[in-house]
Amino acid sequence: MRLNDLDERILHALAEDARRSYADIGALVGLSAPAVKRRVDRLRAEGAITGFTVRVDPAALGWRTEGFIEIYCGRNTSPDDIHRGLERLPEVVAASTVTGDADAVVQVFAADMRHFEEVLERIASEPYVERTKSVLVLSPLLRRYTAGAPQWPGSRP
Amino acid sequence: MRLNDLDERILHALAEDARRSYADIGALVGLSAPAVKRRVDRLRAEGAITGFTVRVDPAALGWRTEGFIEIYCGRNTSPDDIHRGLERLPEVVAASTVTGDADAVVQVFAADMRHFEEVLERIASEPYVERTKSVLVLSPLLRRYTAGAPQWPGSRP
DNA sequence: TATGAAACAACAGAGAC
DNA sequence: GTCTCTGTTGTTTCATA
Repeated sequence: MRLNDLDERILHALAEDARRSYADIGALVGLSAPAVKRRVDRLRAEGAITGFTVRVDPAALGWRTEGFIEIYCGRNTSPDDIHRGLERLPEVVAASTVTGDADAVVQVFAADMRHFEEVLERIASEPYVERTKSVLVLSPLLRRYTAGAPQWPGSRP
Repeated sequence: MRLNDLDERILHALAEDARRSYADIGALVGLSAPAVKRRVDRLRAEGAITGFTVRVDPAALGWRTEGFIEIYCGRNTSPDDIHRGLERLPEVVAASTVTGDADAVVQVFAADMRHFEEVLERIASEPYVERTKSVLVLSPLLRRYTAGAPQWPGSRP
């Protein structure tokens, strides 16, 4: 995939506000509306853009407790096992296998401490989980493109 | 803020695809298009919806290395100090102060290992940073609403 | 191959009910 | 909440460098 500066600027504009009209974006980057649309279509077809979504404030919706749970698994646990166990929990918003002591890191939102503990217990009770270690988020310092926005740095490497 | 089931279903529909028309969403949830629009407007006014954005595949854009960097700070380091230092780094997509041994956890995307190391060095050289500890993401298991999507569980607590 | 201009269809927005 | 109208926008077609 080769992106040029125009593609990058279009991505920036969409990241800030995906409801901008093609004409608006065109005015920003110096193209006509159809030209912008064609590039956006190409970015989607190539997989760079995977969709359009809404930015939500978790706190405003009642998710006031956030944390990361590291999970340590037994031998012969596959990433698929972990995935299957976690995808049933709606409070889990992200999970990755990682290097280091823990096998995976799980990002969790909960209504409050009591709820967080409940989620922690559900994760800990998964058969492949040997133990967990969790840290709570005190204050979210920075979320590129606001809370829960595209997890990408916004420019090309 | 009080959300009812209709609001929640509208949020779900928008999270999946923010470009759905109000009429489409209305057909999904059993409302007319203007009724959906009014609810979306209210959700924006109340702060539950903070905006609309594009979902991006970091790997497709060349960000193939992801990791978490825990930073340990000196005494009398304020969250603002950390924020100021990190916001200048485009590779940092999220950061939070946390409980536990580390003072903050930083999520970073980089082009490759070499680039990741560079970012790590830049963070480690901040005056308030005493030491860091980083883990690399092996495979992203789960991203609710795909990579880089809203970091919220998708239903109400 | 990428673009701009024009034409059409679909939609958002605002009002009355 | 719905229905209706109007201006705007998305989308396609076509011509062009």
